[in-house]
Amino acid sequence: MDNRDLKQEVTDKYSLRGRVFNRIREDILNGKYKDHEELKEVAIGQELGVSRTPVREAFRQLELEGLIQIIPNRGAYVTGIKIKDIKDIYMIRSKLEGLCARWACEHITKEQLEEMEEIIYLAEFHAARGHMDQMAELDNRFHTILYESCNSKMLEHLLKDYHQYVWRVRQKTLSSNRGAVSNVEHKYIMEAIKENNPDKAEELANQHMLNAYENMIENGLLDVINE
Amino acid sequence: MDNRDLKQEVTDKYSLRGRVFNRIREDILNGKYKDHEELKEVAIGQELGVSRTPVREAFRQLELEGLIQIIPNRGAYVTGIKIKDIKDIYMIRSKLEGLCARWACEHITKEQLEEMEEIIYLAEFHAARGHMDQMAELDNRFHTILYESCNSKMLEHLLKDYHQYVWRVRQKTLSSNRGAVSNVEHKYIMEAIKENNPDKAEELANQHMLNAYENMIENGLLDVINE
DNA sequence: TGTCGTATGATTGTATACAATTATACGAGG
DNA sequence: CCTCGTATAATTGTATACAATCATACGACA
Repeated sequence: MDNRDLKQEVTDKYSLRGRVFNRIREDILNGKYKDHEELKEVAIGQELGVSRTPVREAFRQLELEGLIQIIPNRGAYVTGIKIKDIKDIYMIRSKLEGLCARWACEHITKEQLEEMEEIIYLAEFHAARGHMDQMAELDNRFHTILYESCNSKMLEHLLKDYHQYVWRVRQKTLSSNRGAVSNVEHKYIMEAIKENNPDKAEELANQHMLNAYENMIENGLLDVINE
Repeated sequence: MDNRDLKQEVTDKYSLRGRVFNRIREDILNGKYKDHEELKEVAIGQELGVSRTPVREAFRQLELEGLIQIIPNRGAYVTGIKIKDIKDIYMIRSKLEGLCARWACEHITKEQLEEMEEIIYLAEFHAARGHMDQMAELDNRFHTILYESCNSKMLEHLLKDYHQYVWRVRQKTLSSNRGAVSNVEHKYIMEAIKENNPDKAEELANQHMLNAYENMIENGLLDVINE
């Protein structure tokens, strides 16, 4: 049992607590709950048909995820995504994806490389036809493989967390014409890893994030986020 | 109420849940619970004189902190600190402390700078006399101020998390003769920030972490950690 | 003797009851 | 009219009861 992380995933789809957690998380990220809105245990519980216990446990986890803030004896309040946070995350990711790509040079497997190539190849196809949903999905898979190939559960999980966190924003981003450009950048990163060039891979992954952020700003990230 | 983070601190010292959380966290970090040891809700509850409910909520948070792993319907198992994790964290911190120092150049306040200078000055005093406890405390304060001066709640909290996480190891590290050297590095970082030189500040903070890690290895980190 | 199924106990998952705390409304006093 | 204190309601914190699940032991059967 060596699979462990600084922050453990809540993938428990079958327990009530896990379902409540995922549901509320989705609702917050999708904007169903507004910023600073109060979440009441009984109300949520009734809505989902469960008692307060699993709701409370889900709340405790959402608090650590930063999606809500719990004030003792007062209540749980939604913490919306702030533009500043998105910016910070992209800058942080820029450094960390670079590190990840660097480590991937040493540790990536043949299978992972092949899957990357397949993803990039497929993405070229879908990019040409404007299949946005597929592009988003492929972007997801590329980064996931990259994270898994760095041989660091720590870094892998951290990056997956951030990736998730900005998911809603990212979807909007990729609906611009950046999809194709982004895929080319993926290709260059993959090639740098393939030829075992850590400096180049790090630099490219670094820049990839900065470009993604720049593009987001240009395309009016402000429409999606409130503040 | 703009104080919010990706991962919220559990500072609730007065609720039972908070106390249980902090207690178990301490016990794990201090090695009271061995790696892979099973934590039983009733046993912990009885030991601390509380019922299962707060224990369970604390467990859920500890899981997200990565200190335990919860297998549904089975139990909670301690996840000890791995040497590989420490290494990864230091490499990640290297990049992020660099970013933090860079941002601090723009955002640090006069008060924070003055406090930094005071800390460094004090540390010189204690370093000369081998006051290890004070050195650890001052190191703590320096980094905390650095984190707070970067104007990013996201980055601040992330770094504080990691700082906490490797705290036990760090204490051992500073008991070597590195305390004085480390303080000189702090001084250079502070000066780079003061003269508003982001590139230099980033590079120095970067290297500061790498040095700290190197020193840890040389001084036999292996004695403290199991694996 | 070994394997499988079942029974039993232990442990976690969930629901509910009760206690503690906080917010709100309302009225007394100035 | 404003302020303060108290009563009441709403909400969270905790404890406990019950249900579901899992681990273990033991015995039937091949």
